Amino acid sequence: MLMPMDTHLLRTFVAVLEHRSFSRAASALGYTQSAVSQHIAALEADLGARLLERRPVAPTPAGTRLMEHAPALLLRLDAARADIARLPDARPARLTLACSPAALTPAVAQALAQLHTATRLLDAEVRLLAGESVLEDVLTARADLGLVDGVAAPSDPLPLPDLGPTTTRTAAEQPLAVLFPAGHPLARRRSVRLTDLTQARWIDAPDTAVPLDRLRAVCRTDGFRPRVRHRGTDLHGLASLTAADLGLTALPLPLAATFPGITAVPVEEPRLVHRTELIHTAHPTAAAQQLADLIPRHSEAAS
Amino acid sequence: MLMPMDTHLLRTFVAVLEHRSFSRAASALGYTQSAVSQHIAALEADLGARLLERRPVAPTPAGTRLMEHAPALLLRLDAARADIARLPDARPARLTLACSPAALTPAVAQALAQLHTATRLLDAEVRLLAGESVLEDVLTARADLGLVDGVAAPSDPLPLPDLGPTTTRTAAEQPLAVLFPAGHPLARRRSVRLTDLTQARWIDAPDTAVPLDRLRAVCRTDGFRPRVRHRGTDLHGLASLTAADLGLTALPLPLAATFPGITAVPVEEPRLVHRTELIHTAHPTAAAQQLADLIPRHSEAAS
DNA sequence: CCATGGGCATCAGCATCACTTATGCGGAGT
DNA sequence: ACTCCGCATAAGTGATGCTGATGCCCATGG
Repeated sequence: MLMPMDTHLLRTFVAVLEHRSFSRAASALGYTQSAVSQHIAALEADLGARLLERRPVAPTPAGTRLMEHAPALLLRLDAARADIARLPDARPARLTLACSPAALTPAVAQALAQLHTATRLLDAEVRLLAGESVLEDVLTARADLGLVDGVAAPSDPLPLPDLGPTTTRTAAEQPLAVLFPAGHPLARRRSVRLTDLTQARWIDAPDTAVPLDRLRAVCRTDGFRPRVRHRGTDLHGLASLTAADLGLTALPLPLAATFPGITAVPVEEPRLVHRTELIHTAHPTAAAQQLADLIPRHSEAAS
Repeated sequence: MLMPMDTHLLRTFVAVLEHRSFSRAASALGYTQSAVSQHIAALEADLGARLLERRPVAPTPAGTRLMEHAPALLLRLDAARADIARLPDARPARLTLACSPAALTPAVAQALAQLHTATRLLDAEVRLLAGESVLEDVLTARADLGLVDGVAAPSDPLPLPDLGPTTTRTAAEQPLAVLFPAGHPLARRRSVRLTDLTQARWIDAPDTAVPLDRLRAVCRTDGFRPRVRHRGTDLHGLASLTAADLGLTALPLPLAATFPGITAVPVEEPRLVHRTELIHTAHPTAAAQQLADLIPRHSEAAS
């Protein structure tokens, strides 16, 4: 059986690694275990390299390489299909907005309200997701518009993978702040250096704008070793962990200042900003374009 | 016949649009015309939309959308295959460097010479290609290392599509200059504004760093209408066209100054630089890494 | 040490499907 | 109106991707 590197094969390859099992992947995909085994064998024959170790199932180096491509390929396939499916733009006024947690600012909410009154928008939905899922939703048309936030140097863009024809635009830029529990010794300072806090106790919140590995990347350090992990998009919960002295967190300043039991101190060094970017596909729906136009543009002058 | 959106179908779809003909695409792919017709029919059935107008063959809106994804998908598939194929890194010391025209600076040549003497490199090859082809060669392992050049704002990266796990790094940043024929009235000026030249006669050289649509993009104008088109990577030829007063060209200043019959005048406004970026995959060959290390890093301080 | 069981590989059989060849059909040019 | 060119369609066939059954390997437990 010799088939070329095909979509199905990649899909089962990814599924096998997700489930760490041929048989579980098979039932998840609606195949028999035999079929999955043959898929992997075909891929390995085609690429001329062993991709998986079995028992236990784990990627070989070649398999690891393939995993750097396969999910992106499958996502882009879905994006292509979605791009075409949403072409007949005659759908009723319906709008889905995907947001990462700290991206849903008052300005965005106001824009949505304006649009709602202005166009009698039938049905609007806001989905709060982790950052990568936002891009995924926009690409696959599960959302018409996306807002992702993250930290970056003042003039750098957010590091978003480019998996299709999308347009991004900065929607907001805010100072980054470290959250301290109210009585913390550093909480009285006017500003802090992140690099002074690499050895402190931090909370890793990989579904928010500031996962610790991002901080490590922008600070070029190995520090910020996590003590607690927070999953999900609930920032109030995250702040309450910090208030309980479980570890530090970083969030945009205006937002950070709203949490009870928290003192937010701006980050002075390195020069970082919390940036929110608006994402839509190259061909947004009419409603998406309207909402995008209502969301205020970040003014360069204010930076 | 109902098959999902598969690699083959996308490949023939792209081929049909390239050849603007079902039958020519068929023979190019080694299929019969009938097979191609069935492929397109299957794709259209799967996506639920007509993709091509026939007689003459042209993309529908949906087909245009698909063309925004399909070539990138196919390239990334090849990139994945290449990434795995080059894993057994025990290949002999052999190095292929893909360069866009103005990226092959003296510093690069020197680095290559150093590597050659230092490691008795058996076989080195330098390929001069248009910018997009460089990325393509690096992704598909036709080249171990790539150098692309282009114009951008001083702190912006070059707009390279991200089609796989690659690493880029700025290798050089040079002022941008406009080339005038020796006796040209503006040739005596110390600097020029690009925006004053939108109505001038230009040469469009889409295979070099400064295609006119890029200039239009960075200047946010509709000007720079081409009078002559230059294809290929031969910059001396391009400069000679300008020397013959066929139209203006923009190139990095140090390079531009070397052409006979040409006066190069730096661009003052908008603030632009000619930047050269070094590209390799996330897992470069040993030789590629060595050469990359030998190519001087652009010093931020000098900007 | 052997017995047991879970899990991937392999084999044979079969229904499906993607190709080819041959023919149909519609529009543009003479 | 005839003809040619080029895409669509039909029928047939060899290839192939699936299933179910079985084999084999390794880990675990007695």
